[in-house]
Order: sequence, then C-alpha cells, then structure tokens
Amino acid sequence: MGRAPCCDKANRCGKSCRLRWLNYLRPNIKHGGFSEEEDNIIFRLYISIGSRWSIIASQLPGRTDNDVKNYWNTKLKKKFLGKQRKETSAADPKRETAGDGHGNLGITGWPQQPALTYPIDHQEIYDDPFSLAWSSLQQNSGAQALLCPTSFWTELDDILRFNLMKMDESNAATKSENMNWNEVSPFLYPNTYDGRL
DNA sequence: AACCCTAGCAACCGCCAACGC
DNA sequence: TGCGTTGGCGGTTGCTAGGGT
Repeated sequence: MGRAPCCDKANRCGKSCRLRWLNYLRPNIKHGGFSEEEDNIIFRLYISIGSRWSIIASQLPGRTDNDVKNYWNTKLKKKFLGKQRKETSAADPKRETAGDGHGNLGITGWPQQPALTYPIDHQEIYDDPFSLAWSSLQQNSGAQALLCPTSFWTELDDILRFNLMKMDESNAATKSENMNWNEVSPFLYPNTYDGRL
C-alpha cells in the first residue's frame, strides 16, 4: 500500500530508510486502531498546541507522528467536524458518516450536543484548531461565558500563546520534547483531564 | 463485469535546525 | 564563520482496497 518508493528498493536512500524504520518497521509500533482514550488525547492536544504531531505522538506510546497525523486527517477531523460537514452538505445527506447518526459527535467525556453553534459566516475557518476549540467549548456547559466570539478568540489566543511559551521553555530547558504538561493551561483539558497523560 | 468514488496510509517533499569539518 | 551533510518535522501525494452503482 502507499506510493512507490522514491529510490530503488534494493538501494534505498538513508532518509527513506530511516523514515520507514521509524514509521513502520520499528519494534513496539502499534498498528491497530486507535482507542477512544487516544482519540481524546489527540483531540485535546491538537486543540492546545496545534499540529505538532511529534509532540502529540510522544504522549501516545507505540504511535508515530505519521500515524497520528494520518489518523487525524482521515478520521478524527471528520469525526469532530462531522456535524459541520452535515450542515454544509445538507443537500447530500448520505455523505454524513460521523457521530451517532443524530448529528452528535460521540466524543467520550464531551456533551452530546450539536457542534455547529458558531455563526455560519465563520465556517471558512472552521478547520483550524481555534475553530475546533470554539466548537468544542461551546458544547460544554461552561461555554456560556464564551458566547461573544471576540472575547473567545482573545482568550483562546492567550491560552495558546501561554502553552507555546511553556513548551518553548520546557524544550529549551530539557533539550527534549518531554514537556511538563502540568504547566499547560487546564482550560483546554475539560472533564477527563487529571493532570497526567 | 466495469467503472467510479472514497478511505486508509505508507512514502515523498521541502523546509529548517543541529552538527561536524 | 561559512559550508555541506544529516536528521526531524509537518504537509502533501498517490497507490491500493473496498464499496456503490
């Protein structure tokens, strides 16, 4: 499966060799499906730090950044944006596959409410983590205070800056990606987050 | 049976930082 | 300090399988 190798199979270049080892051949790689818990971890980290797949993958033993990235792009993004897709493709209802069949997202620990409550004219930016966060936060009971989009964006931007700053500090201090997640704002870890991953 | 469409995912590409000389 | 090499990363591509028509 997948595209043809860039080099002769019998004479692979080092970079391809390394990539294949890291993403596919390495021992202890999980090749099975992702669990609901892993889904939640990926989702929350994506909201918090964006598409830093290597960091996200480091929190999921046995998963590679490529795995996580592929899984997000092929499944999770649709899962978490399912309702929005349904709204925009109402003329073609058979395309809707995510959720429980009633327009709910089916995320463990997240209230089962319609995702699309953000104004329709903001849909064009709905695919980024901020938009995802907005959708998700609105599904939580505590989102009442965030009904003003302007203050929400400001607040979320502050949180993201804070998290990125903490990550930079952590990386600078340890020269590794084993950041201290306890320092990241819990604002984006509602319900199931208990301070460890 | 043949065609079309979509999902899944391994691999490619390009950029950038670290490293050694 | 400058340059070439290497490794790491995120985004993207394109092959394959499977389902629908």
